[in-house]
This record gives sequence, C-alpha cells and structure tokens, in this order.
Amino acid sequence: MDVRTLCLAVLSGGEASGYEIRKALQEAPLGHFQDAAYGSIYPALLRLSNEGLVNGTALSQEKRPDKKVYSLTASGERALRQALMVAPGPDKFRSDFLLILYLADQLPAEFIIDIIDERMAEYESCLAEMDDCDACLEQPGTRFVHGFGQAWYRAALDYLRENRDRFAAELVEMKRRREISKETPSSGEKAAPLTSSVLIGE
Amino acid sequence: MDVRTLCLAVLSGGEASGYEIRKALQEAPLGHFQDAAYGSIYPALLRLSNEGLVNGTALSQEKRPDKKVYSLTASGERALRQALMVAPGPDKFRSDFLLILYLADQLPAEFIIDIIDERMAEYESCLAEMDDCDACLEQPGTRFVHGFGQAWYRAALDYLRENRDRFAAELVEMKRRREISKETPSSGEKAAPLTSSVLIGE
DNA sequence: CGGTCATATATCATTCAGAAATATACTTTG
DNA sequence: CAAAGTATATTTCTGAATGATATATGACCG
Repeated sequence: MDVRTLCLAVLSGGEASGYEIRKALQEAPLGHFQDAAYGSIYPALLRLSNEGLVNGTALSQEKRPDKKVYSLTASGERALRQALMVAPGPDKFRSDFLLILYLADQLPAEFIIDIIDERMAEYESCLAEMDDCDACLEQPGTRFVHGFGQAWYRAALDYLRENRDRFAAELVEMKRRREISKETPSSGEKAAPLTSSVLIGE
Repeated sequence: MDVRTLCLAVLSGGEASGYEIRKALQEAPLGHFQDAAYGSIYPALLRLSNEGLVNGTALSQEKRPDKKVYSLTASGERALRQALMVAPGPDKFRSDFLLILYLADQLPAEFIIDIIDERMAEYESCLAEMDDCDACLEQPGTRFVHGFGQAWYRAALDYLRENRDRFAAELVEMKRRREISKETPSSGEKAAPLTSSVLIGE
C-alpha cells in the first residue's frame, strides 16, 4: 500500500501529526505489517492536504516543538475506502535471516547457531509484548489481525526451537564430510568406501 | 539484502543469466523470502562484472534470444561470504491483506469474507506446491528454510480457518449495533436531543 | 495470420528507504 | 553540574528499488 493510503489509514483512527503517524506505523499492531519513513510521510501529507483529503492545523506546543496535526476530511474517508476496497495483492516478505540459513553450508556453523538463537530471543520478546497489548483487542479487526500475528510468531518460534539442534548437527556433519573428501580427493563423489578414512578422521 | 548480494547468492548455486536469476528469485524456495526486479538485476550484474565479482559470457542461442551467462569469481565468492556474515536485520513483512482486515469495520462484511476465502485458497495451493518441491530437500540449509516456510503458511492457514466464522459474526453484529445506534441516537455519545430531526430525515 | 506466451535484455519515471540536519526540552550518567 | 543521551517534531537529500514499457525472437494456437 502506498504511503498516502497508509497515512489516511492511520488518520481514520483520529487526528495525528507526521511524527505520530510514523510512530503508529512502527508500534503494534500496524507496525507488524506496514511501515513508512519520514521521508515518505511528510511529502505524502503535503500532497494529501493540497488535494483536500486531509486538513492540517499548525499546533504550537509548550515544552515540545510545534507540530502540524492532520485529520481526515469526508473526501479523504472516501478515498481511503476506495483504496481498501480492491482485492489485496500478495504479501511481501523479505528475510535476510532466511537467506543466510539458505546458504548456511557456505558459512561457519557457530555463526548460524548464533543468529538462530538471537532470532528465537527476538520472537520470544515480541510474543511477550503482544500478550499485553490491550489496544489490540478492542475491535474485531484489530483483534483478528493481532491473533494472526501471534499465531505467526508462535509458529516461527516453535519451528526454530524444534529444528535448531538437528540443523546444527547436519551442518557439522556436512562440514566434516567435506573436509574428509578434501583430504582424500581420490574417494570423491561416487560410491566411495569412506569407512576407514572416517575412522581415521575420528 | 541488496540486489547485488542477491545476484551473488543465486550465482553461488551455478552460472545463470539475468533472466534466470530473476526466475530463481520468484520460484520456491528463494522466492518466498527474497525478490528483485529486472530493473535492478541487470544494472547490478553490469556493476558486479566491472568490479570483477562475476564473469559474464555472451552466449548466442538458436531458437532463443542470445543471453549473457554470469558466474561467480573467487573474489565474488569472498564478497558473498562477507555480506552474509553479518547479523541479519529484522525481517520485513508488508501485508495489504492485514491492513484491510485491520480496518474491516469500515468496509462491507461480504468483501472481508471474500478476501479471507481467497487468501485461504492461495495458502492451500502454496502449501500443496511446497509439498512436492524436491530441490528444497537436498541440503540442510534449503531443507531448514523450506520447513520454516511450510510451518509459517500452515499456521496462517490454520488461523484463518479457525477464526473466519467468528470474525464474520463479529463484523455483522457490529454493523447491526451501529445501525441501531443510528436509529436511536438518544443512546449515542452525549444524549443529544436530535431525535425529531433524525426521524424527519428518515 | 494475428494473438499470446516464454525467453532475453535494456531503460526510465516514480517511489521509497534511510540518513542526516535542525531545533527544543527533559532525563540520565559520570 | 556538565555532558550525553532520549523523546518530540519537521525537513531535505541521496541512492536504491519497483514497476512499467520498449525491443527482439521464436513457439504455439485457433
């Protein structure tokens, strides 16, 4: 979804400044499946304001920098509904973590184990945070999306927990075999009687 | 991960043209968690070639347009390892689907049910495809990542299946309540005595 | 024989992410 | 107590990426 629609979506929950929109797009629950940078949000708000989809009001605050608070207009509400009423394209998922695991056999096994353990810790703290997000349970939509996120993280964490050790063992085993075939290149790929050399290796 | 590293990653599995790299980045298993467009891949390959990280060879084919096949150089292999050996940042997940569900109470309930049913069908066919992806099971890394993806889609599908009906009921119920509070605004926000004009309006 | 599909590369406008610059005020830390 | 860091708030810029389009070839299909 483009940043303009994202701004409208946040503003449909009440007026907000660019800074507050950015925060909403980073915190639960919206932050789990949408994002936008300042560099996109502020220009988007200017354009939306010019097009009459939002109203901007400069608000001078004490003890804080001044801010511009935006709110949806009737035409903005219509534009939002129109943008949401199209069949959504496929989700976009990008994971450097999985790319590394995919090529794990080219990297040190200890490094792989480290990043798996780190990722498990992140998932755990993320799940803990989601457990006490009261705002997520207020409406049917927020509740449904929140539950979806929990199911998702839970599944990822469980998978890592259940497969970590086996994967580590496979990597070490693969590395061991590759070193052996380097030491005795004659017994390469095909039906090599490796038994004796394996025993020597140990 | 930037497109240059992505190209190196695909080439570490064997030589390929830009077109073939793009295909690899769309098919299972890489396609599930990485992507790149032609507009990024071809310039990336040119630059990698200039920097000596890949070797490009023009290959004239019969019955097909000519293509340039690239392969990793020793220095390219080193650059790939170096790029992969840093702790991966958080995964990036973008879902217009979840944004729509998040704001479901502003949209027609039938539309919401439709896109949930569509999404379940997509997850099902995706899981079916993954079940017979033999290439995914060859090495520890590919196997692990493949299993991760299966667990993920499985969890998403199960969640949608188990919560679809309840969610639909909640949406209908909410819409019903809102219509009632429209009809009898006396029970509204601030006990405003609008009753007569509203009744006239209807 | 036109239409569409798969292979194959190149290019370009628009969009976006990420970072840095600027400003104010409170909090933490040595 | 001063320095450093954190939170609020906006603006601006660069490099990278997306998505679409253009070009070319041959296959397959009705």
